[in-house]
Amino acid sequence: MTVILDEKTLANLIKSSRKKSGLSQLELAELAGVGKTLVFNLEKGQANAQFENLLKILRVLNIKIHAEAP
Amino acid sequence: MTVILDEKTLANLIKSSRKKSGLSQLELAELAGVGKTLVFNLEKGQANAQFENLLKILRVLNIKIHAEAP
DNA sequence: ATTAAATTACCGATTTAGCAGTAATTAATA
DNA sequence: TATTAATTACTGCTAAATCGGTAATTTAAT
Repeated sequence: MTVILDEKTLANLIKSSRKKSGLSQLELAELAGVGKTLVFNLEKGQANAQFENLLKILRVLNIKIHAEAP
Repeated sequence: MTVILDEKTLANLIKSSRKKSGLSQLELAELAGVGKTLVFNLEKGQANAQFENLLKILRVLNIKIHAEAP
């Protein structure tokens, strides 16, 4: 599944991927090496996460990010 | 051109796209609504930018981000 | 060689993300 | 229903991103 990324779809993507992995928010946070607050806020769509922290989480979920330049 | 995004390639992508657009770092910053320091640090690969600020910049450069979940 | 523009660098100040701790609420399961 | 796990929420604190200003350096153009 590939989606164009913005703040809104990011939340849904993380949440659904985490569920599929059978992880709780707390487990995901620990695996990614970030705080639970960040995972929670991200899934709520209320986080302006730092790029590196975002990548840490996406890495655990095996989500890859592509950039498409014109 | 599509690349898998990490901290390293992001810098190069922004820089080359900006040059193609004929923009200076300052102009890009102003168009994106961020500070010049951020653009500079991003292109240097020394920025852990906030996701929204990153999107602001990529939007100006017409770079689209895709997420690929397994 | 001069001039101008762009890039790089550093600074102090402000804003904001991030964290752990805790507690309340909701969901799930026995 | 009772119990446990998971999620949501709030708080105070710390660390880091971000900003504008300024200045030095590099690059480009005349």
